[in-house]
Amino acid sequence: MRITTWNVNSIRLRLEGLKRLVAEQAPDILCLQEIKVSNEHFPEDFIAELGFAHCLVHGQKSYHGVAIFSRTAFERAETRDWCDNTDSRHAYVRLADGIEIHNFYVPAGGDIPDPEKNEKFAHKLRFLAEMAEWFARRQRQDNRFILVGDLNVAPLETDVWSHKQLLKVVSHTPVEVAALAHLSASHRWCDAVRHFIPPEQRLYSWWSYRARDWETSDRGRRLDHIWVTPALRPALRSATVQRPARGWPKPSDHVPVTVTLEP
DNA sequence: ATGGTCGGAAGCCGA
Repeated sequence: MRITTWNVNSIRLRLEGLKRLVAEQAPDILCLQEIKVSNEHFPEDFIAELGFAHCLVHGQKSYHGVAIFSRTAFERAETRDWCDNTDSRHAYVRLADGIEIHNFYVPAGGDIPDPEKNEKFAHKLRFLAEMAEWFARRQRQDNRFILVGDLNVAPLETDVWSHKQLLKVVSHTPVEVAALAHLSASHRWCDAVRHFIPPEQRLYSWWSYRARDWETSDRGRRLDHIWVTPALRPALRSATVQRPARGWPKPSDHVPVTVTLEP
């Protein structure tokens, strides 16, 4: 089973990219974030033509929005609200084999890394804390869960282009890294990408649109993640971060991340 | 040290 996560930054502008991603990575499950479209305007015919007969779309006009596509049917499909608001940031499905897939778009958190001065940053920390609490409550040793998405945190020093220069930049501050570690501990999650790509190696999934030349300056961050619970760890086979996608025509600022499992 | 660019909405806000 191949599962891909991609923050598309508007699905309607990324249809060609989706076609190319599916041709190159052949995912069985495709999880998108920031689709930026309401459910009624979602291009489901296009997605069906890509081979995904089953869709869970949790859209929102203009902002956020997540979706899960699958070649096989879902046993259950749900969405959930967080932090007492109706942002579309979480959708999850159960597959026939009992594997549960959670697709998240964690709040970016604004510019100022101080929850007292910046409500967006406070919201991000609350969101991660609520996630940790929820997964801790659902924790069971035999759970076969996959958590994917744009978590908007780059936890390791090698997940950013300069650890030192990003210590006070939202996405890599110690308080966010601690919040993500707390979430990771909530279900003893395994970072499926770092399972294959050693932590000594620099690895990014996002490059700002603002760089003159993203590839040469290479000031990236690893914000997009795929995690699995311990029961699925022996099933992990490979992981890829599709860096070339950042150079495609009309690119998203994020690139797809894919993990293969043999459950 | 600052500003740089996208996307979607409407003539700015969030990333």
